[in-house]
Amino acid sequence: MNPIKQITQQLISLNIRPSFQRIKVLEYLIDHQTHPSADDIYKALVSTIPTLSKSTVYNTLELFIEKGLVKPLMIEENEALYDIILEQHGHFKCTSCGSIFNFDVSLTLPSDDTLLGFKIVDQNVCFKGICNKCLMNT
Amino acid sequence: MNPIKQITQQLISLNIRPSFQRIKVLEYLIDHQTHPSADDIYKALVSTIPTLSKSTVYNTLELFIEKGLVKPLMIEENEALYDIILEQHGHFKCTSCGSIFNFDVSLTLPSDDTLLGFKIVDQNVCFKGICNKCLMNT
DNA sequence: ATCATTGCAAACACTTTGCATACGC
DNA sequence: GCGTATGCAAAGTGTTTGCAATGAT
Repeated sequence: MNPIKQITQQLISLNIRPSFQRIKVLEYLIDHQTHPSADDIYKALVSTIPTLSKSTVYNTLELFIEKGLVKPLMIEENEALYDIILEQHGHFKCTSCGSIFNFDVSLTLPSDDTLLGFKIVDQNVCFKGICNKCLMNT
Repeated sequence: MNPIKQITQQLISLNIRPSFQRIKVLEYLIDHQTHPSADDIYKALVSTIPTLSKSTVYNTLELFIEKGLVKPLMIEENEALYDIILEQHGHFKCTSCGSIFNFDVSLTLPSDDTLLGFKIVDQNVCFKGICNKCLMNT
């Protein structure tokens, strides 16, 4: 089964009609796990789909979020980034070069009892600092 | 020493000229540790300072961030919230009632070595879920 | 007098909405 | 054919910018 077929199947299994645009957006997210913005995705796909509109990208991302396929990240102050959902992981943003790294994260629950009885659905961890590459260039 | 004097001193000690607007914004942040948005602050202060403009609120917040007095939070998808810096803590946002709670957080560093040699300057932890109050109302 | 701060309005950028067209079953 | 998806344009919203007026030392 070729990748496109596979992606199509994945969409169908989630009750998402596998339109060409949706397949391409999902394919992009799978191939580029680099926390792209809506605009990154749009710019990358508009050469393949010249008639593509941003609304469609936003619509598609929204749909993927609803279906639990994608998670929006609020790392940048001004725009949303999107992450295809794999295992739980944290993000590290280098404030020098702007790169965003994934890392395994194990959180020990709060030592106080503030969250006693709360239902935790989603855990976001984002560190900021300087990556070793940038540290070495200074 | 009354609170206003105290706030004035705090600003001066950080090399921030204690203008009336700045004092009021800082006073608001100290009195309302509820992660307000720029607009919340503006709306709350404009009755006391009728000529206040949003630019000033944004300017002031930006200045406070530079001076390490305030930290912007990207919890909401559309707007920035601001937190006066106390000790390190995580945030829990209830997706049902919208409340944001603080909690103590102890992070054990990543089990893999992705961040080996990185300089971590800032750690953000934000959980989402349902708070116990909302859980009980269902 | 000089320099910083303020406030207004306009500009910006990301995102959402309304609606007509086109597509797929 | 009918309901959904798409795409364009316009509107919306939070934030930033330019610049003149004001304020402080």
